[in-house]
Amino acid sequence: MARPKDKPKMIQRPRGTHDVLPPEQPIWEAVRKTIRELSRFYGFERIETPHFEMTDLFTTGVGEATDIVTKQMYSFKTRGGDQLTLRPEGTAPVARAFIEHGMMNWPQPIKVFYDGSFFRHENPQRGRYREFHQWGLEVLGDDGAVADAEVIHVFTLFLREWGFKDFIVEVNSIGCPACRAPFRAQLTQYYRSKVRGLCKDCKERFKENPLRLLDCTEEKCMQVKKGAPQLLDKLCEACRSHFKLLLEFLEELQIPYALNPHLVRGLDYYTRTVFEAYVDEPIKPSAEPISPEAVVPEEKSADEEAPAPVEAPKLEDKSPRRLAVFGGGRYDNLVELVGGKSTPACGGALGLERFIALVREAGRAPAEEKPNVFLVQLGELARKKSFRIMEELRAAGITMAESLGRDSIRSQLKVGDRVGALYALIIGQKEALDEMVILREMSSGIQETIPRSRLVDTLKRKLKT
RNA sequence: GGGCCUAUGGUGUAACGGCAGCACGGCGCUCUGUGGCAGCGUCGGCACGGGUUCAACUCCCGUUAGGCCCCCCA
Repeated sequence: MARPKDKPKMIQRPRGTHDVLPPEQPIWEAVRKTIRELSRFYGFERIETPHFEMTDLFTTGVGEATDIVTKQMYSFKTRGGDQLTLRPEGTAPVARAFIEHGMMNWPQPIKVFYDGSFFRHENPQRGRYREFHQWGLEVLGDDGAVADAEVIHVFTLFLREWGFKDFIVEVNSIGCPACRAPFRAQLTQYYRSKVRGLCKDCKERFKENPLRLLDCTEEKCMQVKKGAPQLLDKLCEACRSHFKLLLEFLEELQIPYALNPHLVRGLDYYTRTVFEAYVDEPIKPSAEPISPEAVVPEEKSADEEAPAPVEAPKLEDKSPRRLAVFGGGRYDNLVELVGGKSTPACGGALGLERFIALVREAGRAPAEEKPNVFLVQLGELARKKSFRIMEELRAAGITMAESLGRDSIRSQLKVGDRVGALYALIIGQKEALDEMVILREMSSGIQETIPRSRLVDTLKRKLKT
């Protein structure tokens, strides 16, 4: 990049990453607090795994042919020759930890949550980053549908906790290997004669991963898809009853869900249950949630808005903006796949950037916290006494701010006003000598001089009201 | 990987083929014992390269960066 010789080149953050600046911290902290409390209440304990793993974990765990593995991983070779990868998702690492630490011998099931960074080399866009954060829940060692239901339940509780009512959880069952093999054959058979009419990606899918054919949204592929056999109809008895039970749980929990027989998801390790949830955004576009029946998009009659030639997208575009806010499923084969004893498991993850964007759009971001007190000091003696007073306030749980570096009372009060302090605590030379302090209510300007010994009590009383 | 859009002080913006102005912000002063208001001063900018032109921040091309969309997903 060419730059004037005299200016050093500006170094920007890498594409697809973002800084969380101080003003944004309150919402992140509040969200993480909910995550922690909700997870723990429902019996999920925190687990932390490394930000990078052996590359093989993901290629065999997530799947050789998946988008994540084929084009989105940050992989590198270390000086020692290890092939490592920045974790693109959290489930395989958890499975690895489960095996490595013999957690199959702990009381089952193992319920863990995590909350951290993940990395995928994609083209960034709204709600999509190369380094992003997820809150994940995993249940290992439980094959019951109730586990699937609980995971979904906790995520939806989280949405509700933050005031979101209009969301929909799309669910599907993609069966187990036992019922999938025959289905795959049927599907391949059905598609064999129609491959030529499919989109480029689907031609690839036909060879690599036929199930994903059902995922395509290309117009021409949708047409072909209409007549395709449905896995849902071909499930084995065990898978069928598992799915039925899950739906019953969802009903019971009053979770708004929709059966989406085309939901497949891009990761190989899923078995049986898969789900993805969407939140309706405040500015509601014309997008409709996919219902079980709606396979073909309605054609708009041409005369409806014919004239105006391409009015160009408006500021607030009308694009569907369908971004999953959380998703997941059951992965009964993953643990075995990455070298452990066969262990049924399920889990999911919620995208924090996406969620926080929703919170912001809905205007529910918590405000920055205002300090109770702003300490103003005049003169060296008062300045020296300030630290001790600050400690007294801290011990009493009274929040405060200061600007010790400033000298004039007016500039300090100005800052105090700026940060929104309720009270100013003023200590000048005179007060410092007399062991007194001035307490000034910022909103009214009313102030009183009180003995320093009574400061904390007085403040406590005032702050209560 | 493909497509569309954008680029002016730290932030948000304005204008014009010839002077880059405003608001917020930072610092200071008016005012070394009283904030919110005000006034003054000060800091600070046309992303980069090339072309057209007497003259380019402005028009054109390219580069770079960013945003958005498709794909896919959190």
